[in-house]
Amino acid sequence: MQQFVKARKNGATKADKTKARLIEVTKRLIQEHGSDRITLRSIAASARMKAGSIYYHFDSKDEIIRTVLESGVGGARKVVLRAIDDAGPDSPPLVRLRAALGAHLKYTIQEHFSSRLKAIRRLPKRLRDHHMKQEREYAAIFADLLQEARKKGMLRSGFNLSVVRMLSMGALTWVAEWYDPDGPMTPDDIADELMRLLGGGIIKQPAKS
Amino acid sequence: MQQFVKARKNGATKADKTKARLIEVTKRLIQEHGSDRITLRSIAASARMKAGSIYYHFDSKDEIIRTVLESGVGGARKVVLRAIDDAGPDSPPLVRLRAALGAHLKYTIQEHFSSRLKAIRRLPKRLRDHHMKQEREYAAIFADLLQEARKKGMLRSGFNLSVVRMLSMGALTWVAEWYDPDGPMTPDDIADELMRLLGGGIIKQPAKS
DNA sequence: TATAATTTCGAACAAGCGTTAGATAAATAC
DNA sequence: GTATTTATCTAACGCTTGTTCGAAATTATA
Repeated sequence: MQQFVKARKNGATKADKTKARLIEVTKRLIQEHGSDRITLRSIAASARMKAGSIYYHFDSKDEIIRTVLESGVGGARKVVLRAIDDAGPDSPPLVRLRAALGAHLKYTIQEHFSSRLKAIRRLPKRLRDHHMKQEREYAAIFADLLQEARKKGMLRSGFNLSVVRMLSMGALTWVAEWYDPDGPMTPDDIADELMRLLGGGIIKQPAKS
Repeated sequence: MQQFVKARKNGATKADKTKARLIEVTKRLIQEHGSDRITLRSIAASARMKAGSIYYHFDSKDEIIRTVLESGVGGARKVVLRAIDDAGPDSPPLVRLRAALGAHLKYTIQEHFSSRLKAIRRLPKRLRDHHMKQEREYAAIFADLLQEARKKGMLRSGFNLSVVRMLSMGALTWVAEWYDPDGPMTPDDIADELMRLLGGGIIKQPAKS
């Protein structure tokens, strides 16, 4: 019988699946133990293979790590952009900012992403540059929302917005490091609290209320 | 000729000096490369000795790392407490809080202390517990100032102070990670910006102004 | 089925790690 | 000056790391 659908050209199906599995277990291991401390042998064991076999799918350990970290920043970007979109592109910028910060915090917590973010800064130079560019682009999402808010006259004057952005994102990223999922606060509670801080601080209050 | 002053009892002067030098270079290496990635041989090289000689002064690599991290949290605590004291123990709690946050940020930046703080969380369990206790005690300094401010009626109601504390310290700690000493902002500028955020947010505004 | 391509294994490698121990060197004591 | 304590060096150990490579096993092609 001639054929059902199957990977034709060069993309061998089996290899793709194994590669994806390797990326997944590596991501998990980085979350659990940090990007140092994980070894090719531990990755291989988690993926039920032997260390040498990894080299059929990746050229080096660096390449795996790089791939995983990339998908990390990419994933954060994706959920944040979607949250902004869900809030409605025409909604007030501060509503979108709240959505973005909430998504950022939730992703940061769920994916233990801060560990990976920080791992980046300790990376050997050969791996670092591209990721710092990615991070700057990510930060720009939030910077743009703040600037839009300012342009629309919704912010008190006199604040350095790039400092405000750093403080805000830093606050959330750091919180994620300490977050206790069994505690009383949800990620949304915390994001709300931050927005109330910002709200009382940099956001110009409407005349009444 | 009988003698000038000299270390008498057991504290051999030479060893003390070498030990101090080892701690210093290790601290510098952790700042530059993170607490993983440094080796006994690199410590020894920076201290102009050979790796084996280190064992005359320390029982293990772990003991050096532990000593260095301890002096890190201890140092932060010291400068923060001094800043609070300089502000005057009878000054308003928010003035003392500002002093504490500024000192925290300055120390965090100058000592690349955030790297070390974060390093703690990745430490093997055998080293971690004591340091997390130290960190909690450190955080209590700020928590106490906030609670004192609330008790004196200087805060708007409805905020979860422990979340506020985490957000504030996290903001500063994270900023330190990105801080560019050649940029236009000084640590005090940033601390001021944070206090203005807090000021507009959780701090009850006096009736007029 | 036989043949070819794809994927994994097994075993080894060179290098680097923390650590140890005995031989030196340097500083102090008598 | 000699003896003793203090401090460092040298050289090796056992182990783990990333990586390589040819041989096996698996899967696809015909």
